[in-house]
Amino acid sequence: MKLRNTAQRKEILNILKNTKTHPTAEWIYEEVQKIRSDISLGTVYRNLKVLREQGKILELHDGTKARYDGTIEPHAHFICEKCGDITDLSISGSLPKWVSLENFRINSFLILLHGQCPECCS
Amino acid sequence: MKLRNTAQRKEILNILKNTKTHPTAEWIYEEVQKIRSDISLGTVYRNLKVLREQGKILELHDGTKARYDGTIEPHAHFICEKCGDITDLSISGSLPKWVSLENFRINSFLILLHGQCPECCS
DNA sequence: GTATATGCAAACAATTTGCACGCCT
DNA sequence: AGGCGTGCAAATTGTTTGCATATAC
Repeated sequence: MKLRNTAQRKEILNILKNTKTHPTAEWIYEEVQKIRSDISLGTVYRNLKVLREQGKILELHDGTKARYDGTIEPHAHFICEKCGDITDLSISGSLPKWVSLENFRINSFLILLHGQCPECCS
Repeated sequence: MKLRNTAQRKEILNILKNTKTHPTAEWIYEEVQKIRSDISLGTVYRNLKVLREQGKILELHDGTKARYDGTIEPHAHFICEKCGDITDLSISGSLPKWVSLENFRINSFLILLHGQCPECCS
């Protein structure tokens, strides 16, 4: 299976690489539409799946809908329970060492923190 | 809003506290049915929501369907990409210190590791 | 030229909700 | 008695898929 590099796929990746938000498929769809008004939502979903399988993006599940992340360097996510914003947090050190991991092979990890962000803490 | 302690609610919590698996709503529904054959799936969902809001259980999202966890002590989850099993992993130390967290108020956190479990590593 | 990708709409799966009745407290 | 909880089924939401056509390579 040889993958192609279509305009739609390039645009979706481009959008994800150029935002710090963690958008939903729907939001990405609307963004691509601004440039290619004929794109379909199905195509967005199909490409997000391909890009995820290629390891070029991450998929976060928290609540009902999936969110996508163009940053693949190891980091954690802070999800504000009040405003819903997702903030990237850097991780000190490389891979987590605080878990007992004998015989497990880790391929990827996902860290989600819930609480209130600085803006909503007041 | 004064919450009641119905047989259905008690049974759902009881089931979650007595399994180490991380069941789906559907599985819990089938379990409760063995005792109360008249329970409805909607009631299971409604009670899972209440129990989560009370902080008595955790909800994990990974992929399409939600999974529930009766263990609320801080721990991480290992999700095997091959067999799908979820294993609890103990965390050394209390709250993670490897994230930069100035001005964020953490209420809860979720750590999901993906890879292959010992059985599937062979 | 040919296999992958697309648009569209219908299908699907998980979860939520409206309603009338039931049952704790 | 009053209000939270329930069963049931329909509605909603997010995502996937089938099919005919388009397009990258």
